[in-house]
Amino acid sequence: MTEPLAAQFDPQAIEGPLYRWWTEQALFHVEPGDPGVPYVIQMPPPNVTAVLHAGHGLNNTVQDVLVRFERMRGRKAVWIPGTDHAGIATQNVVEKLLARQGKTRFDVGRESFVEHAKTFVHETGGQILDQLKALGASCDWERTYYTLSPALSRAVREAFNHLYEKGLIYRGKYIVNWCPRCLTTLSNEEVEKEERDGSLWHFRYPLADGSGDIVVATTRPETILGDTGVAVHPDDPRYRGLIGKQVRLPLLDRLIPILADAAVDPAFGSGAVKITPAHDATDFDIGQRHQLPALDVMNPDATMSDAAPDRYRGLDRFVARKMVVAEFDALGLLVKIDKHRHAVGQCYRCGTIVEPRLSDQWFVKVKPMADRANAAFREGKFRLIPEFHGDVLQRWHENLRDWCISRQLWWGHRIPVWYCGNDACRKTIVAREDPAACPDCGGAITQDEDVLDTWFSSWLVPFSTLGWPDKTADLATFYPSHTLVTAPEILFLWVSRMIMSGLEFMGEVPFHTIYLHGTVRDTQHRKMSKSLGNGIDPVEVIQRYGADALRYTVINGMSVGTDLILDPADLDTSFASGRYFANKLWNIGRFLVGHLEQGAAPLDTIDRDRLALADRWILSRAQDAIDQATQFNERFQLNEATNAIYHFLWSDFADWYLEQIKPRLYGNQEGGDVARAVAAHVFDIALRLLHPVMPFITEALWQRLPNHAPGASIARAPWPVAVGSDRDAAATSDFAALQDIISTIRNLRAEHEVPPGQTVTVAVVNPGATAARVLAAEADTVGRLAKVSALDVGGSAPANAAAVVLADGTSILLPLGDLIDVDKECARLGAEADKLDQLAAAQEAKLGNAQFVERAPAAVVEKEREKLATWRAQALSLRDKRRALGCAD
RNA sequence: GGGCGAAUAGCUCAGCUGGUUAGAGCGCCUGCCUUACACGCAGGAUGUCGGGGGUUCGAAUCCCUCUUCGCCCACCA
Repeated sequence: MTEPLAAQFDPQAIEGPLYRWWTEQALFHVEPGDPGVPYVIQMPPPNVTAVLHAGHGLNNTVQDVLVRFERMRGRKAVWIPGTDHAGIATQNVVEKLLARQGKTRFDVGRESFVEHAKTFVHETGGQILDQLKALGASCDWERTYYTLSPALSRAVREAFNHLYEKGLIYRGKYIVNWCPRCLTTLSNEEVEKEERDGSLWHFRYPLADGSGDIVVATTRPETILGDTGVAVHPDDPRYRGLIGKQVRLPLLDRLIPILADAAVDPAFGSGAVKITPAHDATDFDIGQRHQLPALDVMNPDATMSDAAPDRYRGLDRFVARKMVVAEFDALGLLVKIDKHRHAVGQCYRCGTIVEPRLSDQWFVKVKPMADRANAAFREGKFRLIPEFHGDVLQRWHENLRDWCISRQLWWGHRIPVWYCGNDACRKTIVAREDPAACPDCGGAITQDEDVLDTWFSSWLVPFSTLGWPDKTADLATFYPSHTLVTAPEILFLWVSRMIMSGLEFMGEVPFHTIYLHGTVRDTQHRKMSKSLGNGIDPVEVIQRYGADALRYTVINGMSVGTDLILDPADLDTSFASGRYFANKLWNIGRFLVGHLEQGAAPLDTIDRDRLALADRWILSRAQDAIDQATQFNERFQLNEATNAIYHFLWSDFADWYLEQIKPRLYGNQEGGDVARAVAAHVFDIALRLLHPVMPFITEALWQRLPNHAPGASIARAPWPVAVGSDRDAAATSDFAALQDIISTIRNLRAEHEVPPGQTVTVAVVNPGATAARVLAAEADTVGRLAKVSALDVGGSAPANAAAVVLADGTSILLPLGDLIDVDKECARLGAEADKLDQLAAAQEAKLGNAQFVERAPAAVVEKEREKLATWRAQALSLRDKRRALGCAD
């Protein structure tokens, strides 16, 4: 693990070996009996057939950062991975494969189809988990689960039986969402609504007695073939006289009643609604209330069924729609067509327009569970980040409708229900173990053909993955979990249901913090998708730039509640921040490791009196970085935490500290041992702070640092804790003064175009106490970092000098002799003085306001007074400098 | 039709419970291949904080309103 560091950072070379090493050490595996307070994250299981996309990259990076952070903090941290058998999605994939051979699933039959699917999943499934390893995901792979495994299937059965026994699962005939392509029902949550421009057709239905007609409006004319009534509002004066009469349904010559129902909105359309109980949920309800027959006029694939007139049979619903309109038109019964924008439901898997369909399905009664979920929320048992999502979830639970859990698929958990074939018995058997025969009459039984909704297994994940329904040590230790990291898209589909199942089966909410992150989008803020071709392949990014660069970019670019914007057409730029930082870190490490070859004494063996100003300063800054990183991580502001470490490492440590200590390192001068000790100590802190975000580079570099146990991994190194005695306010302000002076000289040099290689002399006139002290101690640093050959402190002002006046009155003068561009310097000084005058004037107005002086806190007023005095003094001093140069007014 | 979120430099975003000369990274301009790093170093420019009201001594920050984007929900057929 400790070959020499490559001159060029090569992520490919380090990542694979390091990940293998981690897993060999079983660093990410925990047992219930391990020490520490548990910290558990359940990974949202990706579909078993999925390949890693940018969304997974973001989601799993966040989880890995959190679990690595808590692991370093000494928690018994475990991240449980798994895959979802993904009923519809997987079945669709396998059907497509069959289609290539010109076959449908019906050609091969159920058993063979399931075998096909199993083989497919076995051979190609789960590759996404390997891709997560490339990302650096520190999952406990020994706990990897699969929602269709025997263990989790047992949990599914137990849950079904439990709910059935409690009366929370029932079978009934209702209008459900039907996907005519997938040939299955969908839950309400699996239907995606999209606003579309459509038409609202108005048709005239003649009254049966010939006394007139009534106009109805519909967006789906083909359903007219299934009409069994017309409804109006009971108080609608236009139609009061028609209630109870009959109309003769055109095209079919069917007599159907006009009835009154309060569900009708008199203001919409014509105020009269055609009622098709078999093809619309509202119509079904109205039909139930008025005992209307339900006439199903469609086949499962949404072609018109035998219940429709001969000429319609077998026609696609949209072809039939056109034909109905045309026929009404031909009869002179098409009144008008209004433009109408309305929401159309689509299958979340294939996008096909969903057809409301009447059928027998299994449902879960969710109201009692939803109520409990909301009660738990009100009691503060769980929270959502960002917070507003909590209200969204609560409102959702208030309006939740029953959950249709049966699917007309072959891929999934078969519904554990059997029906007795004996006509005299007809018993429905719900069982945990497959029964051989009817327990009542011994007759032959057949199992329900349907399978369960995929989410009926994934909603159990927080405990089914830990051995439930058995009372295992895992379950006792690792339930409930802690943080759930996911996208808002599956808040209703998954998160809500896990809360309900956790309360129902375990009596406890399954996690206490739900962190909802944003979505990865392209530069046009469009969601990345296959169809748009605007996706980013994380595997490709890892191969090109390394997992650390990807992770850093993702964490850095995403803040709580915002989306991550990346340009799929320009990966170089999109991942620049991560690439650059990884490279910088590598080079810092390379430089330092080279100088630490001779070892470094542990900091606590160094006599504190020997610490230089820079040493004390960087140690103090390290404590700030520890505080910031820790606090931001705790608040899930991962980007802020990362930003704090970035700034500390790059600006403070590399740009200033390493530059300051170079003479001590290079020359092996007096204090070299101190510099090495401090540098090693501080770099170790920085690496540990950064490890959760950039696990590979930090490990590679940390392995080369002295003073940690051989064979140890940074992944298990303790998270840094701020040390009060390393805080040094005096060093902080002194070093800030030093930086100010150096920056000022550099600025003056640049302004006056002093060649970079040329050294200069600098006079410091009227130095403040801090400036004097710092310059006495760090003249050499100023000399090196600002290329100053002679520094005259406390003398008189040289002639022909460019000048800056610091806030404490210290004047920095850069004598330029004949080279000075007097006009330029006069202009510069003048502009500077004018700016200060403006500030001072505004400040005077503020302080002249009696209200302000009276009402603002004394400390604020005092602070403002000091500012005014400073600006005035600076301006005055600058004007002196102008006079000395002989500037014109 | 309801509800929610966002609007701050060219871009992506920080600015928590009101008091900073409004910040960062990228991009841009100038100069440097200074033996860790040109994926670098040093210096620099850039914003009436979406518009309009209000509260306050004081608002990017709190309230109202408008505008524009985005998201979620919805059995007006």
